[in-house]
Amino acid sequence: MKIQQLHRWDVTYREAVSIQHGLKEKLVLHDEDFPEQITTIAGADISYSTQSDLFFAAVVLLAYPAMEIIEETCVTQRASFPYIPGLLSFREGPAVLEAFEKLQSVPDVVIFDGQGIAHPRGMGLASHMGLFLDVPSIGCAKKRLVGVHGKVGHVVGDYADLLLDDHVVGAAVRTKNRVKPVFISPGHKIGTRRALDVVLSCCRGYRLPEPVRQAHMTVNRKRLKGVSLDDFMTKQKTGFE
DNA sequence: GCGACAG
DNA sequence: ATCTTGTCGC
Repeated sequence: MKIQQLHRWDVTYREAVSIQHGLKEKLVLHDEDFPEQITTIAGADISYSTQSDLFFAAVVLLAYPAMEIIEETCVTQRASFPYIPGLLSFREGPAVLEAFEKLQSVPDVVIFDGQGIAHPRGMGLASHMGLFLDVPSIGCAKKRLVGVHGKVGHVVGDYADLLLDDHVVGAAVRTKNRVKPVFISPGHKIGTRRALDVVLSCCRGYRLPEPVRQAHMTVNRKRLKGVSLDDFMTKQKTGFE
């Protein structure tokens, strides 16, 4: 699929923060643009190499609600931005977008392994990517970045609103009985309630919803397979020859 | 100064 | 995120 808009990725901490403030104004946080019926859903994830600064990014497209894999893409890149809480998209964004460019079809909605608007500046990875891809997106993080929430019941489906400055920016959701909840927040072109329903309808007995779980398995599969070095070297050569 | 801090 | 051994529970 094609990327709608872009900005430079070789930025300083200061510039990155400024960019996030500007992008926040463009987010659509309601369901009006969300399709009545969705047929496909995608998940994206990253896997880092230990002995090098290379890492993998994969996108897996699944049929909805069957959760059967339709297509998957994977790319490898060299990390060019450090990991800084709140600026994750500047580290993983470039690779994630490259993986989406290789995807043939356009998913109805995408789930990312990170925050959506439950972010210091309302621009988490899921929101940033959803905006650039111009597609509905949802943030599904395994840990909290910002906000507060009450107790979460321990049955699948139970949840507690995630509050940031008296505003609901997402929810802590139980996706598997007795297992630590995940943090769901709207990315782009979707509201909290709908985001929550979509994620829960994608869970199949594991803590992570299928799209993200499959993407996670794909990147790890590729990394352990050691294809990293070969792929990267090939890409370097073709750039000169 | 101290604690918090997506992946 | 990644590394890493055993261990508790269904």
